[in-house]
Amino acid sequence: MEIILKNGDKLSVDGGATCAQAAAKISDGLARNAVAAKVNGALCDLAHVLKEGDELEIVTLKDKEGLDVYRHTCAHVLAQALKNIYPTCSLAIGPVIENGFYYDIDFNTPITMDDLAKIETEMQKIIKAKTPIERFELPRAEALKLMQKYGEKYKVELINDLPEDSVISFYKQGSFTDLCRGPHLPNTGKIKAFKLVSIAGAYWRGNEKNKMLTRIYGVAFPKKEELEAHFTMLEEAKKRDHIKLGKELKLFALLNEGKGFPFFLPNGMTLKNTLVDFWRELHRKEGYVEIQTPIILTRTLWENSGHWDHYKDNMYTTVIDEEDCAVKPMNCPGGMLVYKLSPHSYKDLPLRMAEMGMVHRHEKSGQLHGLFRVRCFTQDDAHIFMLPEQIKDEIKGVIHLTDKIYSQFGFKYKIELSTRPENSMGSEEDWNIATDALKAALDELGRAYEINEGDGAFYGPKIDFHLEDSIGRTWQCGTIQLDFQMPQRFDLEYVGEDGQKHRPIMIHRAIFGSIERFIGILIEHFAGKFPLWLAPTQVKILPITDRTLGYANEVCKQLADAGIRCEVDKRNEKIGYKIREAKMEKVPYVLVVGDKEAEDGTVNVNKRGVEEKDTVKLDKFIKKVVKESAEKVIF
RNA sequence: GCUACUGUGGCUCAGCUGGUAGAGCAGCUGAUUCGUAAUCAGCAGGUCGCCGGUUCGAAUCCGGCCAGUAGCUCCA
Repeated sequence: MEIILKNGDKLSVDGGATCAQAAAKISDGLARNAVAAKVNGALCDLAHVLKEGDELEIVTLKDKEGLDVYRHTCAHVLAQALKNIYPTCSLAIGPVIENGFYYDIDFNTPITMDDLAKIETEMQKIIKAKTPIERFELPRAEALKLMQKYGEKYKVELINDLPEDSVISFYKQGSFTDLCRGPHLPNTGKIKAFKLVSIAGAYWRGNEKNKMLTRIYGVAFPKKEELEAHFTMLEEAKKRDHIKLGKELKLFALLNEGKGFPFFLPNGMTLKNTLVDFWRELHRKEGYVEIQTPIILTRTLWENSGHWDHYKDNMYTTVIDEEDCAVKPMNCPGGMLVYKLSPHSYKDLPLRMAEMGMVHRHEKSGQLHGLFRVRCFTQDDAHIFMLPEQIKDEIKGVIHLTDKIYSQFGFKYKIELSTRPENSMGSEEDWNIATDALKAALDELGRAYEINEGDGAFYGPKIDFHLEDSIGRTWQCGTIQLDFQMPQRFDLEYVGEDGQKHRPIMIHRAIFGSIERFIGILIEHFAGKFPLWLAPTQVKILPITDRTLGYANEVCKQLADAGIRCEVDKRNEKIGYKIREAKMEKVPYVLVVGDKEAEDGTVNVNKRGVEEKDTVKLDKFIKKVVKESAEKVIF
């Protein structure tokens, strides 16, 4: 019989041939590297029997799907090993995740990190045995019986959730059988490089009301070298950890006295202020006005905005002169009040109103993490009030501004568009106009974006920006959200050309998202080596002996007068020692000044990351560093 | 919040199976005035996260609390 290959070629194979046999006919190499197959577009095992006219594509470890199959088999090997060691444990689910896999298990005895080595050894045994993995199918009723017989209560629950008439597939390797959709590797011997990395608690089906199971995480790669590279990357990420660097570089502090409320130290404050200055300058140029609304506002306002009913658990409340008040968790209600302060004409729109607003939210204690998740943070918020026909251009404007800001740090980013969810407010027509405007803005700018169907906020569609940092991790930062709710709740209006009152369209938008979080991301992105314009100390001056301290102070004064953040290391220490410290502080420019420099009016320039040293005239250096700082050079 | 782990001077860490704290760095003092990643010496600094229990005796064992870290979305 004949089958069709991916490239359109026809291949003749024996009747009843499997995908593996077909692969062998194509080439020995392909047969060796095959892990699964795609028949008529559907992923299946290599043992799958082909039919006349089937379209066949062999999947290898180079394919994302192939890698998933590989990792999924790892999860099964883990499960088998666990069953061998702990016969009474119950298996829940064991899916593939980025870089690896996990399995959720209900143990009768607690297990610890120390047990992982033992489990790995057992897994190695299973892999060495090259046990064939076989698929079989059962009708639902029999599948239930089988799992009940094995005492797998979670599997039973999973099968019960499947439709009555479904045929359930299982995979069997040696004495171990697991409920699974598949596909899997043909045998366990194909696994080459894996490691169990951690243990964590995880709720059955992700619901905190359910029992907490033990989750064992593993990573797996086709080659040992890739596994090692993965751990090298983790090491690198660990070195960049913003909590560690934040302490070393004296940027911020997290104290018991303020759980989730970061303290900004002088260096971190310089960083924060520099970011805010940069932000403010760009926003002014883009036609934004800036406001500041109070931190504490009355209960009536929060009732009006809906937060008192829907967000109260996350709000800090207080009583002032016997009146209930709340600390703002969001800036919008304050912004609405400002809009309402005076009547607006259609001629005033769009009105772009920005606010660097500090908000407080009571995040659950376990959610807190360094600057990434705090209970008090500054949003670079802005509310834009506009006419319906202005939506598209305003969105384009925000994206344009976002580009300017992100590119300053060398970030690439991805865009996601989220559309109307099920329980949402606003008319079908409003949603369509808004969603279409968002799409049109992205399309006109030629931006690629992913659509998250039904993932918008209940009050409007949104665009999210996901940054990619220097070691490939992504972070959600910026967001543009249309809001049909706030203008209605606050009864916002403007007078149109027709003399009638109309409701403006409003968007919330943020680019940094949270300044605190963004700073955390920047620390890790740059590994603490901030570009010149951001560096808390831009230039450090090191006199070789006390004789040149006077000259060092003069150099510092001139740089400071030129607007450069600089300092002199006045201590009576050897130059090598001072150099070492300045380098550890990751200062972009270190100037060494001794008798020679003092006499010639020069400085010896040591640039961060550059081996060669350069002696130049002081005025020349000042000009250069001022220019470079103003250019906000990336990296 | 839940599960696991962690919590010793400003920082990094040692302290084995309970006998009542130790180092390096930083700091201070003195000497040294030195040319590109740690000069030498001395001094000072901790009721071992907090509270309670067991014990003749607890940093060490037990319980509670507080704080930190990892994970808790990815459906067989």
